[in-house]
Amino acid sequence: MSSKITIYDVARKADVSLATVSRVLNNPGRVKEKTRNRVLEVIKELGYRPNAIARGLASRRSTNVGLIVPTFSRASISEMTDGIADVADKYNYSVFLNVTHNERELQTDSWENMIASQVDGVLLASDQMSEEEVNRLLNETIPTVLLGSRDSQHRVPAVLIDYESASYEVTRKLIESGNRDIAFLTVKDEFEINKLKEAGYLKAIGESKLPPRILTFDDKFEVSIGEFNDFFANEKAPDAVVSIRDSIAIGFMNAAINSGLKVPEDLEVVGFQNTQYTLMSRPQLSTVSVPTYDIGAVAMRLLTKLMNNEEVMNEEVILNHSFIWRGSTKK
Amino acid sequence: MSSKITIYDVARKADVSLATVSRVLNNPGRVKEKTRNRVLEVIKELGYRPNAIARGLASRRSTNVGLIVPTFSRASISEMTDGIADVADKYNYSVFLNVTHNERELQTDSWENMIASQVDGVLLASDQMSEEEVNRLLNETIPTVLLGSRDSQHRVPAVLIDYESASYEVTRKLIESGNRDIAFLTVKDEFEINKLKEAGYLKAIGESKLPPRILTFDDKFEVSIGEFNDFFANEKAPDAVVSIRDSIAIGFMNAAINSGLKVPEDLEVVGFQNTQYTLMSRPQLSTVSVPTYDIGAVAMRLLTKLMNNEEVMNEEVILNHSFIWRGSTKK
DNA sequence: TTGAAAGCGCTAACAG
DNA sequence: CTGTTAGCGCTTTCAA
Repeated sequence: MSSKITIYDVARKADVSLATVSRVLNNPGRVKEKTRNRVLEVIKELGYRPNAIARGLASRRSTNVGLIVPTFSRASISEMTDGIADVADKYNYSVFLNVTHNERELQTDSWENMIASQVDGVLLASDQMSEEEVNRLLNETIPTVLLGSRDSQHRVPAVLIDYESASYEVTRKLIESGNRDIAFLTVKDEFEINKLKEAGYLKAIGESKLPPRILTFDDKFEVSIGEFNDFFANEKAPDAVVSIRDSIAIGFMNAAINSGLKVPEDLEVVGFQNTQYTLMSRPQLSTVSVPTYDIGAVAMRLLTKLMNNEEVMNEEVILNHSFIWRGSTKK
Repeated sequence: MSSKITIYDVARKADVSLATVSRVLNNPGRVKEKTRNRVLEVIKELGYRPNAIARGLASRRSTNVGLIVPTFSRASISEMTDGIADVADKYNYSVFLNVTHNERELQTDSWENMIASQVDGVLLASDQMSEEEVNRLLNETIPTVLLGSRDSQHRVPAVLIDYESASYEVTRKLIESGNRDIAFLTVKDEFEINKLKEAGYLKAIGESKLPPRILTFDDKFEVSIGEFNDFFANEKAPDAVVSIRDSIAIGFMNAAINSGLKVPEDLEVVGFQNTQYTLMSRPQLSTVSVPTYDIGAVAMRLLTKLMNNEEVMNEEVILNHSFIWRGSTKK
């Protein structure tokens, strides 16, 4: 009911023009204090709330940003979203959601929808982007920041960690503690990020002249659990494993323990991301800690700068990762 | 660049009035096929995308809905969001995000922001709502649906499960399988939903004249883990436990096993929600399955009806729950 | 410091 | 079936 009040009502009651009301809202400094206070009072009295849509149309700025993600049912995406939402709030932006389920077509649709919604900027979390998509993105004038990934040419602003180094370093640590048969756990889908992690693993393994051992499982956790059991029933267990995801690491570890192995004595396990999952396994999971919340927060902050045409030092922000050692490794 | 094209450009090039273009977009049936096709072609040719903001202002419908949640770092909220996003997409609504961190003030702010954004409806996931907030909600003309909770008076449309019955039933099953010392695991925050679960537990326990045993832990999982260990160091373990959340169930179970108990032989454990966590514990967790995705999807669908003033049979939708028995119980 | 007036890009009567 | 004409509620020159 109360939302029928417009800027006209305020202007009339405060006995000023609507331009003045608009000014106290947007450029309070340009209005005499006395007038300003009177207007402010009327606004409060009437419970006036400026219509963001009308404002958007007139100013050609929606103060909305779009968030495109493959799904929310992934801990990393959710945590990012909290970071995004907090910073967006601070800078008075609203966030528009779009879930693509990793389908190309939907990702394109989402994009079109965002543009049509007149968002001022876009945050994009994509597991895989084609050249074509990157180009489309580059051709729009609307600023975009990639969350936790980047395009191969580094042409799109992005916030992420150095996955390759992280994977390299953690593999090296496992080598240094004496492991020789170190496996890398990954999934069928060839997402760029996972390829980077794999590259880091291979680099460390190669430098030490150890035999690489890449184990590929199904993307769907329920399915891969079965595969883990098969693995331990039929193959020789490695000394240690690095996994692209915490969940896979835990599933693998559980299968190992159920098959009679001891963790970390017989098998050391390291995950990636430091999700809540790591605290639920027994033993708790050692992992590469990715600052997920910060990725979202920093990306949103970067986007605000881009939207305001502020000078940006570096369009690709690499955040620090770290390692968390828990019960699944010896250390 | 391509977004500068307006409905005027299309009209001119297709040699029709802008009203006709608007019609092919909104009421294609009212335009002669030949004209329609010509317009459609021009639209495609020019890459015209209607400006959602202008449309919103003119039609007084934004086709946006607001989603207010305490946080995304909770598996249940995330899954709901996927359900919401999918249905919203199907009905051509966009979703606006707002994270409140369960702070009263922010919840109010969020609400104001949503109204100012001219959303056509709101989905609200709140762990706790005061009478005052419910009243404010009721006083706005904008339709609202509660996600997975309800107000005590049942005055606000809501989609949820019958938490009390679910808890009652699962407690009964534990009683029927011979357990006598059955504890209920909960947290300090007195959220309505948890109170309902507790009520169900107490009812079952009371009916069987068993002694109730309510164990309260810290809300923050990292903290409660320590408390679990203290518990098993100092107190007599129960025969079975029902937990308000999967995570707490798992933390408790891990502490029990680490203290030398066998699950499920010495201690049966049941969680609530059926999150991904349940598959990561060893043994896997038996739980009350809550159709989280569906709660989101159904709520969004209900909201579309409310926004269109369609007749709604029942404004409070109770979805079915079920029980999933895994390794943490005997069965 | 304030007001008048011209739109922003579109929808929705109302005519024709 | 199509065009004309008012706005939707606000921002933003331009004058005063």
